[in-house]
Amino acid sequence: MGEVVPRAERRRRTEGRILDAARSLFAEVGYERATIRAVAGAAGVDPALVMQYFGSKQQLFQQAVSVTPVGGEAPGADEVVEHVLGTLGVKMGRLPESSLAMLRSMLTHPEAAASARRLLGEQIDRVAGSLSGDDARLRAALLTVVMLGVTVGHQLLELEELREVPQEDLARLLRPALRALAGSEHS
Amino acid sequence: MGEVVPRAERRRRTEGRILDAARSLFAEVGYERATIRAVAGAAGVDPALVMQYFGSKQQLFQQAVSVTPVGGEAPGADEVVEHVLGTLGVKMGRLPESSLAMLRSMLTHPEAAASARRLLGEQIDRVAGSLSGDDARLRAALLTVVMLGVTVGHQLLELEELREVPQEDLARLLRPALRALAGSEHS
DNA sequence: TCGTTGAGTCAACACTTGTTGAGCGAATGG
DNA sequence: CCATTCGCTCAACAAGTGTTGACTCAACGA
Repeated sequence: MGEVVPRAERRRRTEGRILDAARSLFAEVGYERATIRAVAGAAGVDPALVMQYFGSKQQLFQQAVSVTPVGGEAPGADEVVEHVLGTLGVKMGRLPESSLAMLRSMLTHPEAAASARRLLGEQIDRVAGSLSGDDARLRAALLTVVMLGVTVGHQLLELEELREVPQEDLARLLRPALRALAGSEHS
Repeated sequence: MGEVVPRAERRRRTEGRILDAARSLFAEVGYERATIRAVAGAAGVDPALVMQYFGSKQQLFQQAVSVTPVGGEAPGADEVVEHVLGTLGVKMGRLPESSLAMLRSMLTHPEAAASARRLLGEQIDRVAGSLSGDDARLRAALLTVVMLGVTVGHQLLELEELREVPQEDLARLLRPALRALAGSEHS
């Protein structure tokens, strides 16, 4: 009855468990407070094995947060708002844990900050490509950080005013504001 | 020529230097990476003295971030947007370092998170008081986290797209969006 | 069957952290 | 002038960190 699992498969599984535990912990408490021992414990494994598989805590973190450049192609000029709403998990209930892990540490861990800047930069580029006017890039940046703020308040800080609010309500209230930022009319 | 400084004054000065150094370091690298030794070093003082004056790192942090409930009175119904723009340092070039210290650690340090939630909660209350409709509180929360996002992107992450942008430009582009959030028309 | 590989553990290292208690020396006050 | 207070430093502790090397033992290949 003991499952006979080949070695390669077995290795891949434990490596996956470690990575999952790491993502989860990084997302929950951030880089500094997520200790290798805690990750190993959550994965049911010896701390030394984590090192043997990933080399260092830093590399473990990189592997844990490395995924999905998030957004897809550049959206059409009139879908920008919907695209922006889609990013950063306001539409879906929850952001993938790897993204949460990165966002959680972006203010205190240099490497995470670099990743965040790169990710947000790409997002800004995408959005800017769908806007017109010479303020395009600046407006794209504002659209992005606005959504960042909503995400931070909602998923990281878990402000009670935003919890248990159906995502459609958030989207409905945000849409006009985002449209105002995307439009090129000046006051 | 050696300045003769009375003991009480002398104590107050070094205590101030420590507090300044602490604020600065907390704001720059966050709670975890700001070590007591580094604070003491920056203040030109022995680490033990920091403990003797403030009791613990935790209490030092609290003292360092404790100030100004930020916003003033509840704004009039039509000044809400300007009030929101004023908070979180989009109008002024830079937020006070005590606020930066708190914001820097709010995602990774439990106590800072609590402070941030409390501060943002008060801000939300103030704004909600100036809005009408039953979504008032939710819209106030969104207004607040939107500004939080701008502040994080601008002052903490220091996104290049937002740096060196005159504050009036930010305000000008944000105004219509904030107005859309403050207004009660639904789509 | 037997030597080899490699997954996984154990115990320890080197270092940094927050924190403490004894002590020095100058300002204080009578 | 002397005893005392008190700002301040020194040296050390205890705990926790990332990281390492030697070791165990089951799976593997010939």
